Amino acid sequence: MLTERQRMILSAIIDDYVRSAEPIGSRSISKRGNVGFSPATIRNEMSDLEEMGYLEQPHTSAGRIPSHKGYRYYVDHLLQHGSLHSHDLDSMKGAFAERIQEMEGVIQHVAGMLSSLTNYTSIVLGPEVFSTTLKHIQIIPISDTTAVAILVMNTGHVENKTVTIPEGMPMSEIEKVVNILNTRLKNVPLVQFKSKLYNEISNELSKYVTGYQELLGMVESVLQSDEKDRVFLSGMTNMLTQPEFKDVEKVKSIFDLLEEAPTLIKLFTPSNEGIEIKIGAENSIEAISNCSLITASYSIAGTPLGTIGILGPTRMEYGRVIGLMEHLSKHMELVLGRWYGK
Amino acid sequence: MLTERQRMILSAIIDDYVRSAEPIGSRSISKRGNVGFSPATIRNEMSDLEEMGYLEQPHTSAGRIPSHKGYRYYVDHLLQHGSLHSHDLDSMKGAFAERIQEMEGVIQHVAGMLSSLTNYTSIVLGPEVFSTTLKHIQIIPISDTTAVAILVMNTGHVENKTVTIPEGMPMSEIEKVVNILNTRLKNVPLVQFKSKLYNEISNELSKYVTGYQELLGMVESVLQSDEKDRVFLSGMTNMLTQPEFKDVEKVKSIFDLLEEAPTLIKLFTPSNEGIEIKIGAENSIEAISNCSLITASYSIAGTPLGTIGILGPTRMEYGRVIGLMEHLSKHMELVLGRWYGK
DNA sequence: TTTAGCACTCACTAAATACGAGTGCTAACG
DNA sequence: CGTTAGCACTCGTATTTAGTGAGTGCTAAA
Repeated sequence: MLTERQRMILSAIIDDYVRSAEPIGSRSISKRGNVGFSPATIRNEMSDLEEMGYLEQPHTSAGRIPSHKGYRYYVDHLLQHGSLHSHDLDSMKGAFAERIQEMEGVIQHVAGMLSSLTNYTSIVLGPEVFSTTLKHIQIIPISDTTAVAILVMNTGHVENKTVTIPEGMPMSEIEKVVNILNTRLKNVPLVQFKSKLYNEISNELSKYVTGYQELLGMVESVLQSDEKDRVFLSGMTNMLTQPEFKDVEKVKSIFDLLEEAPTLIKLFTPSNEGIEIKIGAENSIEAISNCSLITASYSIAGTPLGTIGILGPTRMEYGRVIGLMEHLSKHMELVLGRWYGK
Repeated sequence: MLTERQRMILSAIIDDYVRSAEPIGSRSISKRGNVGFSPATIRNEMSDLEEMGYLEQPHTSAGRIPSHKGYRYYVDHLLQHGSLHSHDLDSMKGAFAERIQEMEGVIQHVAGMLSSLTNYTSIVLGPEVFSTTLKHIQIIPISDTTAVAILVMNTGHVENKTVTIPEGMPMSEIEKVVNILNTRLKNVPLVQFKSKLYNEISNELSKYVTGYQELLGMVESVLQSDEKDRVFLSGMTNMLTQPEFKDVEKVKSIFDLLEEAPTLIKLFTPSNEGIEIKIGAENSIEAISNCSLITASYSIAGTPLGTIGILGPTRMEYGRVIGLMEHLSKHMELVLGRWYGK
């Protein structure tokens, strides 16, 4: 259990360190206006805090920096929630003024806003496959051998793919298949498509048409492509401005991670409700062991749609970022809710 | 005019420098197997080459590095074309083995292959707006107030957007408008859409329907979104492995450039036929003044479709990259040609 | 024309020194 | 007993100095 004074000191150290990125000494804390203690007293407390694991010393004769445990305590107990600076609110209001007419546009827009406001990297996961169901499937021929398969989802998202029509399959057969797919797959969640396609429907289709196998393959490949394109990154270069990443090696490992969508998605998977904060090693990926990741899921009518995340150094403006994310995820729910049809 | 020996020396220096990224001294050239001259002789020639502007000296007591002019001469006169190393061919063959069923998939695939093969950054511009025409337009209602507008292009590319239906517009009117748009805009190149929309068709539409303005706006915004999503980047992080970019500042300015699609596209605009090589300051953008950009346009049936590019340090494996690009752009034409319908 | 020889340049490295921010400990103070 | 002034000590960083070596330019000889 920390005393009130220790909490104050820990809080002050984190605030200063977030700003300066350099170890904080006892004197600079003592000089703060609202602190009535000498450097010596602060030093004693700092020594205790270090012993308890909330602070670290880069080397013997340096000031202290917060440990992961220190950040964790700060986030859990010292942060007063919900206060957003007025100029942040203003710039968001300004940015939301321009109307976006496309679902993915909103998501990208939010990602851009987050990264430019915070100077960290923002990662936004688009609507998740779980809650997405098929609304409509259609195949439009382009030439004798090619067609465009179009899948319209309930979220308004449209997936399309140019496909090759199997040799010798007449248009009438294609239409038959499309009809069957339409009636049987409507409102089926994306994740269940594959099993449903192979287990239930292939039998039924075989009664009506030949060569349905190829078409099923087509549809499935359309679905597979659905996994990508759902990660929106913004402000990658912001990483480069952080002093902790002046070393190219570290940046490279992080960028490599960001370029690889699957790993990135794995980072997010246990996305519960609300805001989640992973500090340093808590997110179990070596490359970002000195980064923090703050994620917020957004949902409509109770069903989770996706996640927005901010990746920055552990030395992060937690209060501000959390405030922004709360606000933005709420706003996203509002805007996306209109498209969702309520 | 360079003597044969000078050309040999210039070529040798560039070859070595490309490999080592360090200034090349006279002795190391002299030691090469096929060179029968002493370091002193080489030095004299190097001194002459420097005076002519083909070489540079980082400082007095260092070896020489190629200047932009030197690279230019190398590319223009010393490079023997068309020889591709067999293992490059093999890895490409292997990578092309997996079938891609989507137009943009091919493009991204090629971009990935280029960057992983060369260890530079690849930039691919998708099919250009000039040669793209409308094949089909359609509006699918999702709810009372929203619909998905779908535009199918002749290239097989599909652009879609969720749009809000203007208050009080009945379905029948929407259908009327769509019909008119379909008959009048079919086969119109994308670039001419805007003028055609406003000049010719708005009159005609106003006879049949009210509120056509909103719908036109919708269609136009669909078209505008066509400009983006057409730049495919791959291997950005490869930049970080190049020794010339160990300085974070330089990397940042390049990444900032790459993140901004419009500037990037501007880089490519004067895309003639065939392969184009811009060395250093030749591409007039400060951030990449010590980069080279090699671009190749690919076309089908004579009409240019897009451009693939490789961005790397001026110290680049010109011969190999050019060979790869020639091969890949040809292959892309082949594969894309199938979709284009011959 | 080519080459050996040699003095010279200059970036880079390592060791030596100085500096100073910051600590830990002790003793005195209220 | 908590707080604080004083002080020796630590150790990273910056600065200086000297040394090293790769590479050059020039000259004179082959």
